[in-house]
Amino acid sequence: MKEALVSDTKLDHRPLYEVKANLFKGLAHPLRVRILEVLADAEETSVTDLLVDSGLEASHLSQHLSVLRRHHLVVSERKASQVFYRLAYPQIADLLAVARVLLVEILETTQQQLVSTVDLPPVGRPAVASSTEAAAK
Amino acid sequence: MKEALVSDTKLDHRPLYEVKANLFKGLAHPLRVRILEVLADAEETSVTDLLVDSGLEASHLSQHLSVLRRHHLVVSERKASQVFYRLAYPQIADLLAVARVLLVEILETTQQQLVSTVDLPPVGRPAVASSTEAAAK
DNA sequence: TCATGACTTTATAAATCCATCATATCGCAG
DNA sequence: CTGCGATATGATGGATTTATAAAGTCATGA
Repeated sequence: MKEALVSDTKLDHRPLYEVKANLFKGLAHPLRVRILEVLADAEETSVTDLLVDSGLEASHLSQHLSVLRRHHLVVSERKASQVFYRLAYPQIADLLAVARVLLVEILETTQQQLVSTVDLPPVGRPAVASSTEAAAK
Repeated sequence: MKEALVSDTKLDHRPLYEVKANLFKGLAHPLRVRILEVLADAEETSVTDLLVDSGLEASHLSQHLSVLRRHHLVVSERKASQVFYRLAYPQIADLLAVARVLLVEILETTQQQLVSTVDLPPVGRPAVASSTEAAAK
């Protein structure tokens, strides 16, 4: 069973699907995804560069970086008065890439469905139906 | 730029990293990961089977399935009085697999770090320091 | 030591998610 | 049509996350 992997680990008895969900929680914010993508494109990135990219206030960015650290997704290194971040594991970039592939598929499919709906002849109030559809996602 | 992909899409102008984060939100609950994993192992699965596997009350499971449907992660099909679910895209299984690889790496590394800490000679109150370390994750 | 730039932590209100229960809907058989 | 099994939806309070600003810490140069 999948839990067996984690059960054998000395200090953490949570099922793997629970640990996975926790990982996804760490990824479940736009800015944190953005940060990871920027980090995936460079060896390491200074907080200053991340601040410029994100347009955030320093404390706001730091809060998100803290979440990423806590989830073991990034590691930081201080060099004098500057701090640099990098991805903790190369597999994180893999995960983001696979997610992208999936999303491309989802977006293509759902857009096709929207187009199909739009091509249908009017039934009642098509304008309302179409805005309901858009609101669903 | 990455946003260009989504910007060209007719109805959805959100940056891709935002759409990705939304995808991860759909995945950010243990039971929803579990459900997807069960679905990944079969062609299709009845709600009844999912109820047995999860041990949930019907309405609780249904709420989670609703989230998965809304995120386009599963599709449902009613056959008489029973409803069957399956993964909406095969790439979802890929995503879960990559996440697993990443987690294995993370868990191995963090466990090694814990072991290294335990091997250190006592400094002050090792018992307290060790429980602080465990609480950190 | 002090001032300052760089970055982190603390604190807190608002927003969102989760757990749970009540109710509604769908399909089938009698 | 009614009853019932199967499943979905609505509602709501508690828990967690997010957004934001204030305060704190670290490193450096004068």
